[in-house]
Amino acid sequence: MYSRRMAGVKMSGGVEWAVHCCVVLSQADGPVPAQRLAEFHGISRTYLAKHLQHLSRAGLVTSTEGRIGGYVLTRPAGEISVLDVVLAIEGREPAFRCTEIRQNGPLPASPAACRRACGVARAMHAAERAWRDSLGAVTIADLGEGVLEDAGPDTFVHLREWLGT
Amino acid sequence: MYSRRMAGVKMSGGVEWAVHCCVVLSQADGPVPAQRLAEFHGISRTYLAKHLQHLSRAGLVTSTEGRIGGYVLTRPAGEISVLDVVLAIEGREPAFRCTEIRQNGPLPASPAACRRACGVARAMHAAERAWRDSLGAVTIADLGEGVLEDAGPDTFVHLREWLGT
DNA sequence: CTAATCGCGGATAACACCTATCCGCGTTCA
DNA sequence: TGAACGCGGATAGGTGTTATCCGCGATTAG
Repeated sequence: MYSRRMAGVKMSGGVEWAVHCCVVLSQADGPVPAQRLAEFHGISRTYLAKHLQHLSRAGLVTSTEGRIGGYVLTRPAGEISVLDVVLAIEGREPAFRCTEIRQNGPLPASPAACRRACGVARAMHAAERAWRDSLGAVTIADLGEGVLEDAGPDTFVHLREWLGT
Repeated sequence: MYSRRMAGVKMSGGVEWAVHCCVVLSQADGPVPAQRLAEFHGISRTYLAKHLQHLSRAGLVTSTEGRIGGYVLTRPAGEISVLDVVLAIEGREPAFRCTEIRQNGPLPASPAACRRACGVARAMHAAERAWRDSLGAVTIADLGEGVLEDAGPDTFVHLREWLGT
């Protein structure tokens, strides 16, 4: 079940789930349990719970335990970027890690030459910075507005009704 | 041996090897065999060979078989971007793949609303575009110049001497 | 008080991909 | 002919992703 074979190669599929959940949370009136979020998106409840725990540990959401518990955003949706969510799920480590192979072999780079990072690493890190800047410029609130544009102004009204069920 | 635990999480470690190899090839006078490239960088010969085959299939290098065979860049180093190498090794598929979970659950998005790509997907793809643009702006020739700045003007002279050995 | 609901963390397992090696094949050249 | 070389397939260990289940503690409705 739920064998969707999400991203496959590189980005964890849980990122997509987490971002969509944040959009839902931004439109909810109270705490929304993982059960409800999973049901709404038609995805695995147990696995989504793992990702929500990551969001909790990253400080993006607070969880209330007990009978009517669930998740609530800790900040206004306009102050939570897509990058925040991605980093919470995927981790904060850069995708590219330089192994300094320039220091290997018969003609290793001198320590003096290694004062600056390797040119390859500089290019990779600059690209990642551009990627992060782009994701950091989009907020959960922006995504919510996009949904309204695409699906109509009543969309979140219906969502709130269903959440209240 | 060679248990370097390269990138770890996301980007294939072979990318780093491949880019460095392209820089070396850009400074070589003739075909350079995989054996030589691996020895120069202090990395696994058999595994590097696999990555070089990817570069060959992507059209970035041509391989000459036989006794004095090896690899040669197909284009001037100024016309080969780091992005070209990354795509050749990692594949051309985007890191983020939208699974359209907005069409799931009790309140699925209407077909009309799905004429545009999902807002989450749009943000992710825009970020990847920024990443690719950044990598596409750096060429192998740029990296070669960077090496000269860091390691001195004689670096590639020594490299060519060693390759001629 | 009890039971149901809920988040949390650990254990577990299937699966895919990355890393790495080895082999046989065909090619080229001394 | 033999040595060096690229190519493709087979193989295998390691790691990360995906997914599920369990017990625990917390909270609240009845």
